[in-house]
Amino acid sequence: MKPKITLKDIARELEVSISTVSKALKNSEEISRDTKDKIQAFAKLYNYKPNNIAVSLKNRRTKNIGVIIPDIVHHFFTTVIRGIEKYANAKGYNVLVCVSNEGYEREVINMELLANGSIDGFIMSLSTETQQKNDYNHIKEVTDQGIPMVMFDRVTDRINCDKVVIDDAQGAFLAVKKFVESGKKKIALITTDDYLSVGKDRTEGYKKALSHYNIPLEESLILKLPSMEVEASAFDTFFKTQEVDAVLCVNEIFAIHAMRLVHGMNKRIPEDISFIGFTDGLLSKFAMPSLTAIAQHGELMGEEAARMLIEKVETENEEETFSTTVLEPTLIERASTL
Amino acid sequence: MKPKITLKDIARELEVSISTVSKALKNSEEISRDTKDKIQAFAKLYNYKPNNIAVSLKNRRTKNIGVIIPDIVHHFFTTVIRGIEKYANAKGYNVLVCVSNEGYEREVINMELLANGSIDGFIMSLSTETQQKNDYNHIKEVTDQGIPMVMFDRVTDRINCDKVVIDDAQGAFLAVKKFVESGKKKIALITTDDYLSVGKDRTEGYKKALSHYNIPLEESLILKLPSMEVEASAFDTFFKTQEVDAVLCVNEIFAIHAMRLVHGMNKRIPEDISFIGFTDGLLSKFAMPSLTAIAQHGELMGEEAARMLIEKVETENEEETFSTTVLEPTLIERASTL
DNA sequence: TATTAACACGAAACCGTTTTCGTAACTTTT
DNA sequence: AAAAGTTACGAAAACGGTTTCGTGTTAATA
Repeated sequence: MKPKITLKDIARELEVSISTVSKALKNSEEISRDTKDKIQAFAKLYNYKPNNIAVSLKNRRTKNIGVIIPDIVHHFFTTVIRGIEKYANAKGYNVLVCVSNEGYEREVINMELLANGSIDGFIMSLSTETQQKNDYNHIKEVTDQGIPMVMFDRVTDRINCDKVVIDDAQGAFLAVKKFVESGKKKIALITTDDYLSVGKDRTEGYKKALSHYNIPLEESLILKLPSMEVEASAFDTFFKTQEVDAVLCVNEIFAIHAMRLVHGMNKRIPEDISFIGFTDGLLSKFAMPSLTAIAQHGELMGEEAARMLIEKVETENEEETFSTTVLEPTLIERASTL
Repeated sequence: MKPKITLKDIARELEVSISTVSKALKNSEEISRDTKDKIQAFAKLYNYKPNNIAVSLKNRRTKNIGVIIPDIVHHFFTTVIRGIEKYANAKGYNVLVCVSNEGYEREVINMELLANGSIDGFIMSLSTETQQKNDYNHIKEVTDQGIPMVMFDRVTDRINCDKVVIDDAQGAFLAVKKFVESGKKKIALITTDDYLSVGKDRTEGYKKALSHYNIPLEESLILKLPSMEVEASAFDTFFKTQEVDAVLCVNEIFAIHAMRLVHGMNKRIPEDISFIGFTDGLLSKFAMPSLTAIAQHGELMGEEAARMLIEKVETENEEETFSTTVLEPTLIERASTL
C-alpha cells in the first residue's frame, strides 16, 4: 500500500519549490538541465502521475466526453459507442457512458450530473420517453451553458446543435427498391408509432419508394406497433389476414419474429415471401435464413459524432454554427431476399 | 449563453462570504434562518449546482466508479454494465465505462488514466490478451495504491481482490446432465483454448460430468478453437468426422454456427442432435430452433460487483479482507434440446 | 568597473469547493 | 454591571495542480 505521490511530495523530498517540479516535469525551458534530470528521474522512480481532478479543476477542461444512450443492451448503440471510443481515445479523451434506460427522468439526472464539470461535451441519443414528452428543456439548459453537444440517431429539431443521423428514408427506399427489382408486389411494412423519429422517417421512405415505383399504397399493409416490444398477437393477425410477398421491418427483432411466424405457415423464404430488416446486427447475420439488412453504420456514426464534438470542444467558439451530417445506409444482401 | 454560477458569484451578489453561502446551501445550523432563506432562494433562482470537479478534489471522493470491459459490442458485458449502473446509480454513483478492446495496452492505459483521481474504485473483466500475457502488474499497482477493485467473470487468482464469477464448471455440468437425462451418449464440446479462464472451467465441468455419469471421455469429441472467432473449416471437419448426438458450446455463436451446419446435413434438431450454448443472449432466444442456454446472469453479476465495490469504497478500510461470490448458472430450456 | 541581459528558480494567485477556527455582537447569568 | 455563554458569520487553509511574475545570481556588454 503505497499512496499516490504529489508534486508537493517531490518538492519536499528534492528541496525545490512546487512550481519548479511542475515546470521540470513539463520540460520547461525555464529549468536547468540538471534540475530537470533530477526531478524527472525522481518522478519516474516513484511513478508520479498528475491528479486528473486537480488538472481538470485548474484547466477547466476534463478531457472527458459524456455519452448518454437509451439502452446499453442494444447492438446498434454499442457499435456507436465503439466508434466514439475509437476516435475519442485516439484524441486523448475519455468516454463517460450513462444510460437513460429509455426514461426521461434518468436522462435528466444523468445530464445534470455530468454537466456539472465532469465532461467537456455531450454525445447523446434521445430516450423514447423524452421523445414522447417532447420536452427538451434539460438539453437546452446544457447547450445554453455553452457545453458542446452532438446528437445522433434519435435527434430533434427543437434543439440547435450538431447532429449525425443516417438517412432512414433512403434506407427504406433501398429496401423497397430491392423488393420490386426482384419482382415483389405486395410489400408490407412493420414499424412503430410515429413519435419515434426513426419509425416516422422509415415509413416515409417506404411510401415514397412505393409511389416512385407506381405501386399503390395500401395502409392495411402497414403494421404499426405501439412500442419496440414484439406483440405476438398483432403479428399473428397481420399475417393471417394480409397477403404479402415482401416485408420490411424497422428492426431485427420484428423481422426475426415475422420470419419464424411465416416459416411456421409453410411459406418459403425468400421465394414466397422476402424479408429485410433495419440495423444490421448479430441477429441478422445468424438468423435462419440470414436476414438481408439495412446497415446503419453505427461505428462510423460514433466516430463522426466524436469528431464533431471534439472539433467544437477544442476551438474557441467563435460563431455558433451547427451542421448535421447524414450518413448513407447500405443494403447488406443475405438469404432472406432473392 | 449563461455560464455556470459559482459560490463566489452568489457571495458577491448577496454580500456575504463564500463560507456562509456554502453552509447555507447545506442547511447548516450555524446560519440564521433569514440568511439561509435568502441564499437558498437566490441559488435556486440561478439554478446553482456545485461543481463536481471541485467537490471531488476537496473531498477526495469522486462518486464515480470505473468499469473496464474487453468489448462493449457483446451482450453479456452489456448486461453486466446494466446491473452495475442499476445499483451504482441508486447509490448516487456514476459509471465510467472504458473498453480495453481485448488488448493489454488499452487496458493498461485506461486503468492508469482512471486511476489518477477520476474514480473511487474499479470493476473489471480481463482482456484476453492480458490473460495470455499473464501480466497483471498494472492491476497490482492500482490495488497497491489502495484503490478498491472488483473483478468479474474473467478473473485471475494472481490478484488479491473481491471477485464475482459464475460457476462455469457447474454450468457445463448442468448441460451434460440435461443431455444424458434425455438419452444422449455422444456428447461433444466446442470450446476455446485454455488460456481463457472460462474455457478452461467449462471444459473441466464437462469432463467432471461425463465421469459422474460414467460416460467415457473421448478427447476427439472436444473441438478446441484457438480464439473466439468462428473457424468454419474446423467446424466442417469436426462434424464430418465425428459421430455426435449432443453438442455443448462455450458461446452462442459457436452453437448457432454448428446448428446451421448440422441443419445443412439433414439432421433433425433436437432429435438427432441436441445443442446447448453458454451465455443466454439474444441469439439463443431468436435462433431457429431456439437454443437451450446456460444463463450467466450478467445483470445480477453487475449488481453484485457494484455492491461489493461500493461497500469497500465507503468503509474505512480496516482489515484487508477479500471475498469472491460465486453465482449459480441456470439452464434455460428451449427447442434445441429434448 | 558599472550596467545590462540571461538564467534559474520561488512566491503566490487561482480553479471551486469544504471545513476548522476565530470573533464581534448580543444575550444571559450572578 | 461584569463575566460567561450564544449566535451568526468571516478568514483562511486545504485539495493538487498550472502559470504569471518577481528576483537573486551569474555572465555579457559598454
